[in-house]
Amino acid sequence: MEIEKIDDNIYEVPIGYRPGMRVPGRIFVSAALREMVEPGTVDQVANVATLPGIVGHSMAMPDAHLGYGFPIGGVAAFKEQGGIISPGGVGFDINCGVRLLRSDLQARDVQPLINTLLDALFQAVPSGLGSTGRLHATDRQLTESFLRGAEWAVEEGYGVESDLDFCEENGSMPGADPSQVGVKARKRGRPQLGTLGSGNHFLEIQRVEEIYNPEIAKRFGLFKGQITVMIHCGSRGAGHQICTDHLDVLSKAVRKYNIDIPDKQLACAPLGTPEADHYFGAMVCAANYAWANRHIIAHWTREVFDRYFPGSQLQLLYDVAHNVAKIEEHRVEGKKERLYVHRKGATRAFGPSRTEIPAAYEGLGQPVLIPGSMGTASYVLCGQDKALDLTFGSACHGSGRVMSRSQALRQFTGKEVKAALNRDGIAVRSTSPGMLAEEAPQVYKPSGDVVDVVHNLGIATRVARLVPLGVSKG
DNA sequence: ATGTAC
Repeated sequence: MEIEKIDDNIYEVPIGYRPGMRVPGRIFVSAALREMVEPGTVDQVANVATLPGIVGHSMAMPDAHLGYGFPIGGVAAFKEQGGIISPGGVGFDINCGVRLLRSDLQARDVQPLINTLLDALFQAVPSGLGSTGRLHATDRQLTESFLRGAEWAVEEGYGVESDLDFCEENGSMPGADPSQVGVKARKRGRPQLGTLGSGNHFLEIQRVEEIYNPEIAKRFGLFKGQITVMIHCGSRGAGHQICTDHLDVLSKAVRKYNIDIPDKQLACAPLGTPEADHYFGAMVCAANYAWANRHIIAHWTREVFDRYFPGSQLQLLYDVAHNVAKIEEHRVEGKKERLYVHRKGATRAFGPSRTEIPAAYEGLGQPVLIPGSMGTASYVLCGQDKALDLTFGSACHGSGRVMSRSQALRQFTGKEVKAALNRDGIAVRSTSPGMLAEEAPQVYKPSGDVVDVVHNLGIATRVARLVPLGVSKG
């Protein structure tokens, strides 16, 4: 059975596409991007549609690609009564997310110092595979980060109280249960608090290249030629281990509660069971850890900027989570209901009618931060109420890979990737040349095309485009 | 994404 175009940028996976689908699937792509969605990703959208208690549609954002069980770029919401929770719908890097700091500096004043600045940031913020921090958190501090996330980080002197207003969930999600975090996850997570990690995670110095919506840009504090800093990272080994450990528990729960799943990777538990509660409690720990992590990294970034540009300001514009399950109220068939919304490689994009958006952005909607791949533009958008009707208030999270890591390694070398970026005027620091090859700009879809879909659907409005000047990676 | 293997 074929998927069907039902509107511009909307394709439907009909209920008959595979047995057991409870709702149709929806893939939000342009005709051009449709060609880039592999058949396996469509199958995953259909698989998710078979899970108990799913409401609306099993959805894939324009940057969707194959993931563990659920597609990356997947959004699925489940009823509190009769629904499930699944680690595959959240991802291994729990609360991987993006934070944007806006400065009061002009690019022309920063450009001459870019290499010095980047060296200092590379040193101040530990990065790389298995990197450990400057922080040396104690066991007790680790628990506090699980329980209170960025709120705890502020108490420890990282960032300021007002930063919390500009984080999703104020940087601290309720419901953490540290007793459900195993010894191994704690052991991996403790030394990694305050580290960037590897892969597509980065810290980037950017310039505001274009303003699309002057009114919203002004309210977000953005202007052309401005320096911004974007931080993309998550919960490191802690979140990964929590996901691994609970997948094991939930695979057994699938048998225990007799859930019929078309793919073992969709391991899940019915909401209200101990297994579901335990995963949720542990997932919140990792989510809070990630907010603390980004808070600490932002603090060190501010220290470096203060060293080279004394008195300069780096204000937090916003911090979004793009790998998390959340309890949210949504209108389902005209009635308000509490749902477990899974966003995996998908960003929340709440519009002005939601109370969750920061008071400073009242009447606008939340900032939606879409990082580009290394060397390509990132975007700031503003969530719209239409997203509530179409996607439970969700948008894409990035550009999405078009080539595997191994394929990239066969095709590029780190040295040539770095040289090409330098030719484009982008400075790069990295702990591993191989990683630069795996993250070459060519292995990702063009982020602008993905953003166009979201903008044209009315899910989120384009506000500004940011281009990289210098990037620090694992 | 990730101590890329229990």
